Amino acid sequence: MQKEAKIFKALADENRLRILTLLLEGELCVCEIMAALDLPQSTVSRHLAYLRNHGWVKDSRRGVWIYYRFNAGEGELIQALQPVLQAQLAQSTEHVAALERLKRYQTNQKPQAC
Amino acid sequence: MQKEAKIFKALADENRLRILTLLLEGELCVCEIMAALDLPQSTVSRHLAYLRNHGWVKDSRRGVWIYYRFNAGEGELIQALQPVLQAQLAQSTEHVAALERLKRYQTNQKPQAC
DNA sequence: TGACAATATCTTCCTATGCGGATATAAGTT
DNA sequence: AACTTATATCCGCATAGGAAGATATTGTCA
Repeated sequence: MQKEAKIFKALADENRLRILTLLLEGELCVCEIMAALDLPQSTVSRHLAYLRNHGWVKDSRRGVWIYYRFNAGEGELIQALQPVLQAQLAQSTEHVAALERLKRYQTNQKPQAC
Repeated sequence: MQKEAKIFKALADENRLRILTLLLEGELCVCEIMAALDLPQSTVSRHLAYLRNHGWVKDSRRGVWIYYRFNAGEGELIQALQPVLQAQLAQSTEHVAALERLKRYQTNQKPQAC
């Protein structure tokens, strides 16, 4: 069960849970996540690498920006956990506040910025 | 999401996952878990304490023996995760082997032993 | 090419936690 | 009360991993 333990370990950190909950809504680039969660860049990047290495997210580069999205296709356990995360985390005050900050950030940026 | 992260953290260890998967089948005492998983007593006891402190299991003493069982009643997140664990872990070779060792242990013991 | 912006990685420090042997506690038995 | 069994907790050690500033990398544009 080593493999499964590692998948759960990815959820065993508050910041990673917050990031994942955001990505359940759709694709975001690193700087959007930074803004939404008010976290330093190195922290966000490290956690994203962790989530990627454990199968939770996928990234794709588009110019300077690297977009991350939930990796719904791969891994039975991850697939099974997705609706649980959706149901248990997406309603939290914390997540709503993050969405609010994200929205504000997106509207304050020039169109071509991330 | 601190609370949720802690609940997941309880699943982020292979030995705890193995213990929980066993307890999904029913109530067991510490020495049965030791036998089923071939783990030293201090390790089993420590992990059980961890699981109890994070809401995953409940214990009840019956004479010298302390029985542990899955805590299905408490906590929305735990309730939501239970079927996932059941589906994803209870079929593993590892768990089947543990059940086998448990059964052998139970039949080799005198009736009143745990 | 040089400058800048977005992101990744490195470095240092610090805390959490796993392990297993040893010891403590608690209940049962004689 | 002494002894045994079941379980919990302590201890010392080793390692994983989190934080955040500093630096490296990569792509864009002038």
